[in-house]
Amino acid sequence: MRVERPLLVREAVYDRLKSAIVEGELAPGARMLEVELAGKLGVSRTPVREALVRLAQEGLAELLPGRGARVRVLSPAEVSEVYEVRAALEAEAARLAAQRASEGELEELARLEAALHRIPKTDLAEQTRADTRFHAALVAASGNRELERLFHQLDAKLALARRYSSDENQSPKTLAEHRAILEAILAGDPDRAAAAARAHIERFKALVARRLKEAS
Amino acid sequence: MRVERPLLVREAVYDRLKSAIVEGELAPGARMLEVELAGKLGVSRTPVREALVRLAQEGLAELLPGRGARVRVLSPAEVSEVYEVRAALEAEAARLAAQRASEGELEELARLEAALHRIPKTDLAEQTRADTRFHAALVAASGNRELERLFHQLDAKLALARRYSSDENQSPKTLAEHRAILEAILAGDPDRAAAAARAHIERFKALVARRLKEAS
DNA sequence: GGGCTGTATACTGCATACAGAATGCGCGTC
DNA sequence: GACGCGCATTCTGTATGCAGTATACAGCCC
Repeated sequence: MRVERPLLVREAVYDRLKSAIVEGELAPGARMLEVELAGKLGVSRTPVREALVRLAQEGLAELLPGRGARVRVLSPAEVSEVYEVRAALEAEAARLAAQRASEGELEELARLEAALHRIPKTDLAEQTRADTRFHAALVAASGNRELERLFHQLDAKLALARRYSSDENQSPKTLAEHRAILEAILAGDPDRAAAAARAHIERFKALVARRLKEAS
Repeated sequence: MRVERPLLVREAVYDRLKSAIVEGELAPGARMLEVELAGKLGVSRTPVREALVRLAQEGLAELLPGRGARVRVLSPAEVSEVYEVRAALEAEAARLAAQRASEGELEELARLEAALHRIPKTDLAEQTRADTRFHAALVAASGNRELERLFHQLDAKLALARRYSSDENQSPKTLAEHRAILEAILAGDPDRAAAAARAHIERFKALVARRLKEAS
């Protein structure tokens, strides 16, 4: 028999703020006033501060000493660096998945890949969600929790630049690359899986870098 | 003209606690009582709590809801996972360093590698410090700050298991591997540099895994 | 003696208080 | 009209207060 444990307020605040940042509800650069957030969420400043400290440690917020917190602003160079690390991590995840993924994980991955083809070309938000699910499943299939943790950290950070990539999630090239990654993993070919994953992310890196350059 | 800004208390507390954990002054599993730490450091509980939140987010501390904080205990499986990710990251760092490191960075790396050979076989602490400096310089030479950040995060975590690896930092094999990494980078050979770095870390992974197994 | 129960104590989680720094604005000066 | 200065206001950073839960221990029952 179990009773519902009241979640910690600081956890709830953290979750809420993190999703607000990742979903773009709070734009990069936006100030996050402690009293304001505390008021909106119906809590005191204490748990808000603790959530902000976590977000800063994670790289989603910036704490300017004496001058408050704001949503992290990533420079184009920083975005490229994050993509670069993500490429290496995801290549490793694909390599490990090709070596060790369980039957269930492989089925799930195949299912999610197939789902990518059935999303309306117009529904950008759903495309992003489906893409996220596929990549998350890929990394989970690596069986390495630390790798998974770092991946999600990078993924959240890249959400800060998502508007430069979201329309590419459904392109024929992207779909073909997803399939290539999946097939290499199903075939149990670690090197090919790693190369395919790396190439996929590197292409996004270049794409987003180009768009950020144009935007400036 | 610059004046000394008083550091934030929470930063000082964070630095102090982090080094206490990394240096082994606070052993894995040790309880960290807020009032006790606050008393020792001469501050209130507030900055201590904020430091603990950061350490937990970083994976160096565990916050048990309602039951306080303790120094993170890594299971043998977790240690292996961290090594596995570190191998991938450091391989990537070596690859990038071989491609892009500046003259100054290469000189520094060569200098630190040479220094590894001149440390008394008995001074384990200095061996560990010199090894840390070499690897840090390698990762810095990648030119990727995000990669560097994640590397240091993993390195701090592995400090929790350092006693299983520190005596290997000076072995002939280790020295030969360091030299192989350096030479590949100096030769501008990304693939060879990556492979050498990966092999080096993977060997430590296996070594530490074996010792953890024996210890249990 | 072992185990349960009640109570005292310790510690956390959140709220609030307070001091000091940063920001913005109006006024005066040139 | 532009600039600088000073004050009011806002907000952060740290300390402290308070309620509630976890832990430990003593006493009691069997």
